[in-house]
Amino acid sequence: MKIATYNVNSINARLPVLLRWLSEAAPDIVCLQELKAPGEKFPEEAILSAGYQSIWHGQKSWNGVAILSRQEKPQEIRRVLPGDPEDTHSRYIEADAGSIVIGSLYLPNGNPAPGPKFDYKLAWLERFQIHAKALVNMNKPVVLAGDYNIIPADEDVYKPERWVDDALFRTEVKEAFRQLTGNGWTDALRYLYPQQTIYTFWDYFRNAYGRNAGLRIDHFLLNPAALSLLAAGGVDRHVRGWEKTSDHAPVWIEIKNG
DNA sequence: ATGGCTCCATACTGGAGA
Repeated sequence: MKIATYNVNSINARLPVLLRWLSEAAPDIVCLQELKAPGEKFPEEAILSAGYQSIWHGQKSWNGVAILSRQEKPQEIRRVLPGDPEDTHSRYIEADAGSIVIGSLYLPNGNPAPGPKFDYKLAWLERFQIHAKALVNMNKPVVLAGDYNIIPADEDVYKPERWVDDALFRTEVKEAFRQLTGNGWTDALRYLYPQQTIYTFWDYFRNAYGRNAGLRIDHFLLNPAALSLLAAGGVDRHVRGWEKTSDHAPVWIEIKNG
């Protein structure tokens, strides 16, 4: 079973690229982020015609997350991250998808830091850690996939010295990610490729993709049951080179049938 | 330090992204 995550940076602006990539990569389950569309503008029919049933949580202009499946329709478990009834951003959706539990997340960017946006990011991370703790020991494989807006380590950014004060690379944020991976979650791509340079995002500015000035910020966290089934993973980086593409590339893992 | 690019809103400009 192939599971992918892709920050599309607008589901409607990206629809041709998304459909092209779906037919090429043929993932079984897909987590999408940054739909940038209200619920009623989600292109459900076009995605159905491509063979995928979807659940989504949209929002006008910003954020928005979805889960697609080629098999049966994902069974929604929740569409908000627990812990703050005041939080209006659409940044989390979770479902039962066949044999696994899958969460699609879009963590706040947090810039500029320090400031209220960074405070919101840290608060969101704290809620996420609490929720992740509730999921980690399930007997079922659990996969938490998405745009974490966290650069976990120096090797995950082209010039770490330029990012030290950025909300994606601040100590508090790296520490939160380190705590997650110390509490039973595994960063699947880093686990598969301990030494390699892996990027999932390249800025639209300054020919960042051409210069390979990238970041690794889209991640798969696996609980022990999911890790025991992990077979492969990678980044479809060539998609970042297509016309009218997102600034993120799709990332995927392959899970054995457990 | 800035700006470079792309997206959205209801707009010919500004906010957000990372």
